[in-house]
This record gives sequence, structure tokens and C-alpha cells, in this order.
Amino acid sequence: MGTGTERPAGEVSTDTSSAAAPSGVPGLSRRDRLRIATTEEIKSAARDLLLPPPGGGDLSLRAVAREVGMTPSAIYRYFESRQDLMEALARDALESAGAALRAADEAEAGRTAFDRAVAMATAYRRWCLEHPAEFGLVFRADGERAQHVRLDTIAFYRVPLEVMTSELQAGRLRLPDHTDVLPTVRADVLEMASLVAPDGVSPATIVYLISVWSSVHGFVCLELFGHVPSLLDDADDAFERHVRLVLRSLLVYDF
Amino acid sequence: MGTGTERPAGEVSTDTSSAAAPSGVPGLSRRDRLRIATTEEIKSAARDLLLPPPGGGDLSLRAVAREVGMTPSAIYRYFESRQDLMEALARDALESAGAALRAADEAEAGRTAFDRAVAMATAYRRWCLEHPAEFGLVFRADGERAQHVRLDTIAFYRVPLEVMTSELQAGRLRLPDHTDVLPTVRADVLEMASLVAPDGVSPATIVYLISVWSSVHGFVCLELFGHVPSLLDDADDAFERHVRLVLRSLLVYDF
DNA sequence: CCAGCGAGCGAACACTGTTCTCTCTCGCGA
DNA sequence: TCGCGAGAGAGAACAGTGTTCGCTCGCTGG
Repeated sequence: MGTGTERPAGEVSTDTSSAAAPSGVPGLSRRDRLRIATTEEIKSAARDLLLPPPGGGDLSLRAVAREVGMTPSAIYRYFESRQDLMEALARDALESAGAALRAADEAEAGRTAFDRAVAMATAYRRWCLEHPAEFGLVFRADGERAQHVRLDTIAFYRVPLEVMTSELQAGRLRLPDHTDVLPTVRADVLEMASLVAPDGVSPATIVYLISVWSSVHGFVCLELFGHVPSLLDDADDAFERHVRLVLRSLLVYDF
Repeated sequence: MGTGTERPAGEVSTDTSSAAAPSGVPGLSRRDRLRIATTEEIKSAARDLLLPPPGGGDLSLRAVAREVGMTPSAIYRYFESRQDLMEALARDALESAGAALRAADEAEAGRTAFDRAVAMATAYRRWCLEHPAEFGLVFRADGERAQHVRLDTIAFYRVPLEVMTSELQAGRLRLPDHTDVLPTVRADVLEMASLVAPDGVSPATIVYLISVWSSVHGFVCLELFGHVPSLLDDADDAFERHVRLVLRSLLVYDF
């Protein structure tokens, strides 16, 4: 209503390299590039101002405006609301975490599926510990508006899903035999997952991935929110052992 | 008086305890009892006003004051700050969740350790789903001030810990053999845990409990924050299968 | 070259948490 | 039984918040 127009923000979060290629993207006018730059500057300032978990990602729009040298109302040219800005940050965060996962996996290229899984889990935990505020942000993106976040989540899942399917197909990894008593996966999710691997993704793969993922993520959650860390001596070590235990127990490796 | 919409109606039911035990608690003066009643009324109003996870347990002190028919400043007679009130709610929530766990376990008294564990996990998830705001609240209690929350957390852990140790001692449950490669548990935690069971609690018990717990809690987290539920057809069913998978994989049952 | 779009400003509104000072009641010790 | 004082609560004030609206201009696309 206020701005009235459809927001071109869809392409905003995609590329930060706009500055690197002034005329690289022909469809973008100078105005658009400026807008993207400003949007990115706002998000960057907002990221810096995000409070660590006690505040749980609290964020003052006015503080962001001060930081970038604008009036609070000017922010509304770029984000519909504070909530909108936070969701944008959450999407970026999810993307960033996904990239960390992928990087960790690629660093272990050629190694066993087990090692790569451990590396990915460790990278995930490290990212969470290094970005506690953004981590907390992703967890407030629920609600009806969070549909896109969920889609991005699936994109985030793509990384381990890709690794898992490729390892399965290569015969370096097997799923246990209980596959007859598995939950059912939604049809559209299966279809979407099949985009990852040309030969498709079995429902059992997704189910086991969710179980493993829950176990890894759960540990990080407990740790980040202060419920477990004080119990164990060396959290780094404890996490890796936990991951190895879960992976060894839930999946079967042929190597 | 001026703006005062009358509030004699909601007058604190003065003598709730007098009927039960007029002189039941000798150490409490009438004033103290009134204060406790008012405190409880404030917390109750606050609980009702807690927003579900999208807001993530946001809470307006002024709204609470309106609800109980007080001035915002009057709340400060009972809680040092908004944060203080929220932490009180978080503690209560943790206690409530612990009670739910214990109730679920006792309802399965006499059954196998496996069944009782499944029941407790299910009860935990149900509690979280039914109290999403309070669930979110517990997760913002980090920081240096959260020491007491952590202690309460340990009290919360007591329930599964008790069950686990008693089942271990009864020989209905065994831990896997990898116990030589387990993380180390802090000494004071071990000492505190030993209060639960007269014969003490082995470090391995705590370590395995944390792993199992992480797996259960992680699933609930993913579900509550909208990252997984849309992937699976029947979340209830999927959760139970996940729990059974984890329990069966991580622990050994003799029955 | 010029019309208009959009970025940005600044004031305003309705909130928020928190702090003070003040009043007056009501419970306790004598 | 009585007086005193602790404590509950009111109300105003302050600083800060998200959001809206109307207003300017400068830049840019045609």
C-alpha cells in the first residue's frame, strides 16, 4: 500500500558481488545497483548490531538507521518492517551456514562419507558458535510468513542431502534395514528433493537425514542456550564424540 | 483513582491459603502470603499474554499490568525488571516440563525402560507443543544471569537421569561398549548427579543421556520452529519413530 | 531536456521499560 | 488496643521504540 509496488527484494539477497561487476549484470540499472548496495549496507549494520542470544537477536531499527546514517523512516524504503529486515537477515544466515557446510564437505573431498559427515557437523556447530545472534534469528522465523524461510531451509538441507545421496549411490554408505517402519515423507518434498539427485532421493534417505540432523542440531541448541556446556569438560571434544556416536549408530558405512 | 477503571472485582482472592492451612506454614506472615498470591497472579497474566514463537515470548510489562489491574510501576514491587519476570516464567516452565516428564514416566511404571523412555520423550514433545511460548522463553535465558536456570535445568534432567540409573542398576538397560571413548564430565556435575542415585552415577550414563536428549530435543526444536514439520506427513508418528530409532541405536535393552 | 520516480527527511503517534516521588493502607509489635 | 512504619500502589516523567505520513529534492529514464 505504502510503497504499493512489488518489491524487487527477491534478487537482493542473491549476490553481493554487484560492486565487483559494475556492468556485469545488464538488467540492473544504476539505481538498482545503488539500492542493492544500500540494502546490503543496512543488513550489514543490522548484523553488527544484533545482540547475542541473551537478547536473542533483538534489534533496534533506529540504531540501524543511525549506524548507516539514515533516518529511521528511510529504512522503510528498503524493508517493509523490522520483522521484514530480520527475516532477510535470517535468510542470509541460513545461506551462510549452508555455504559453511558445503565448504567443509569439499575440504574433505575424497575422504569417507563418515569423515565428511563429521566435518559438516563440526562446521555447522562452528558456524553457530561464531554467529550466535544470527543463529537465534533463524529460530524466530516461524509463523505463516516463514514459508520462504522454510524453502530456504530446504535449500540449506540440500548440502547434506546431496552428499548423502551421492555416497549412497557410490555404495560407500548404507541405510539400516528398518526401512519398513519409517515415517512417510510428503510427496512434494520428495519431488523437490529429487531435483538434488538425478536418480531421485528415497524417502528413507530424508528420514534418516532428519534423524541425524536432529541429533546434531539438538546438541548445538543445548550448548548455545547454556543448558549443557557447563556439564561437560571439553565441549569441542564432547560434540565430536556425540556426532561420531550418532553417525555410527544410525547409519552403516562400507569402507 | 482518576483513570482508574475499577478493579475491586479482580481483587486478589485474599484467603486462598487460609482455608487450606491457616497455620499450615508458620514462617509465612499474612503479608508474605498476599505477596506470593499477587506474584503468582502476575505470572499467570504474563503467561497468558506470552506470544507464540513468532514473537518468541515477547511480553509487554504494561499489558501485564493492565491485565492484573495494576500500574506498570507496581509490577516492580514484585519483579526487578521485565527480564526478571521472564526468567521467573522460564523457571516455572522448566519445572512444569519436568513434572510432565515425571508424570509420563510414572504412568508407565512397570513397563520396560524402552517404553518409559519413549513415553517421556513423547511427553516432552507434547509439553513443548502445548507451551510454545514458554518453550521459547527457556531458550532466551542464557547469559551470565542464567546460572540459576542452569541449576534448574539440572533439576529438570534429574527425571530422566533417575529413570536411567535405576534401569541400569536393575539390569534392564545397558550402555554400549564404546565407553572408553567418551567425553569427560565435570567433577562437580558428577557429584551433583550422584545425589540422584545413592550408588552414584557413572559418567557414561550422563554422556549417553546427553546424546539421547540432544536427539530428542533437536527434533522438537526443528519441528517447533517450522523447519521440519512441513517435510513429513504425520509429525506425531515421525517423532515417535525418530525416538525409537535413536533409543534403539544408542542404547541396549535387555528384556 | 524535462517530468516523474523514488530516496531521504522530519515530525508525529502510540507504544514500550524504567525511575522517581508521593500517598495511604494495613499488618505487626508493643 | 493502638500507633508506627513498612510496603503496596498510583501517577507523572523520561528516554527510547516501531511505524506512518507528507514533504522535499536530485537523479534518471525516456
